Amino acid sequence: MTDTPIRLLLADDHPVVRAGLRAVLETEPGLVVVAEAATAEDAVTRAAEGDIDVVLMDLQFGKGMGGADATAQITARPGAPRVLIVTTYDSDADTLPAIEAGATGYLLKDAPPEDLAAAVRTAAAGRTTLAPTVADRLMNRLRTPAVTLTRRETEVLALVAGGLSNQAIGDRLHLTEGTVKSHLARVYAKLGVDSRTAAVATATDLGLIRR
Amino acid sequence: MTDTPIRLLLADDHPVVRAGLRAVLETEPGLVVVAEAATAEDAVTRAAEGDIDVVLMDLQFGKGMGGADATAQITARPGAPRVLIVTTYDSDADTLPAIEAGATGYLLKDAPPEDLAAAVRTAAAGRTTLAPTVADRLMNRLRTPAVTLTRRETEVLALVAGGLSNQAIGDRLHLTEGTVKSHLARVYAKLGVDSRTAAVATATDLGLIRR
DNA sequence: CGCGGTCTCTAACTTTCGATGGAGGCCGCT
DNA sequence: AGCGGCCTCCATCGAAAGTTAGAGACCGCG
Repeated sequence: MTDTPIRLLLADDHPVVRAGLRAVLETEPGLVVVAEAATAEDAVTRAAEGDIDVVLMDLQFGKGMGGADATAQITARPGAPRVLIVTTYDSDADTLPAIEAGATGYLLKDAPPEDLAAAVRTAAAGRTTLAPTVADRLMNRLRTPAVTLTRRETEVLALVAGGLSNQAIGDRLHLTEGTVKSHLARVYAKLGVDSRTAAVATATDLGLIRR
Repeated sequence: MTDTPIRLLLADDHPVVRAGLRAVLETEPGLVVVAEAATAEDAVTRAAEGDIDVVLMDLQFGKGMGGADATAQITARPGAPRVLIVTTYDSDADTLPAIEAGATGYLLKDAPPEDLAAAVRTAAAGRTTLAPTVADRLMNRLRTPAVTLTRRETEVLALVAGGLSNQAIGDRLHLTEGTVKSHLARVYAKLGVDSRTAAVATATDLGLIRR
């Protein structure tokens, strides 16, 4: 049963992390790192070549596409490799898009090497591994009815967090100030707050917007 | 001159990163990794044993002490090793405390391996290496006179960031609403903004308040 | 001891926000 | 076709926030 090894692609913009993953995974029998990618774009093109079983994907890349978009593009093709997210953060803003994009698993970089290898094998078999904190988060999502903001609401709130006035937001988004207010009023209701600064604070806590 | 190797301690809470640093640095002649630490506390005690030349220190540890505090404790002793910061972020809130704490250098994890090795050698010789973005940041600091907030101003601004109203801040701090407003007015002037949300945004960028 | 900076407070005034209660159009799903 | 989200817009009104222009008290430094 140990005939065909699992072929891996490492996608991370940090050379040190790639070297670490390589060092950790290549000591494992049955795992072979066949390629590395320093950008999300590279990962997409490399994964398309068809000789990869599992992609270990970071979410944050310094420039260009993010890991979530890359994951979506990779998993969109038929016969695509599995994508295992290996990242530093686990906020809602990170995990949910990645899972929606079709990731087969989600690990944190502080995971011990043996967990990593086990997750790779699980992913290769098409099953899911989630870091405990991520699993907790998902359970909470299901338990407490999701506080989800619409695209427009998130967009407006992000600009509020950037310090813009309602009028400035309206100009930026080609809306009237009144429309901006309506969006914000619904955001406040959803978040249970009554001011823009409070909305930014709790939305940041919930990981609904980027810091 | 290649007789005594440079002895290294790797301090990072991610096993993968430690493995990566080890892999990258041990291929370099004259460098030996003699110890690893998964927490800042461990790093401090291990560095005290006296057989270390350079500590590669992360700033973010999952739990407990941070890398900046650990750096301060390590460099405080006589005959202390050099501390080279190797981290992911380069905001003012990270770099400045670390440098104040006595770090000999500051690199980002996306640095290429050869830069890393070079920085270790430079650090061992007691000289400084800074990542370009960090150097830029320091130059800007010197060029634009420091935007420093007084204790009270920071205190008020932090509560604003928490989403409180001026009245609520006044109650919390035993001030009148008017006093809160005058503190904020001075904060706005210093930061060059004209609203509370903008103040929170730029103060967060500048690392003047915690997220 | 005077000077400068910080902290506190005041009062009146303008602008921006937020609440309220609609309303119409578009789109996807059934 | 009908229904439910989502997005857009409107007007009004009271409540915050921000502006301006002061002033007194404390404290450390030279």
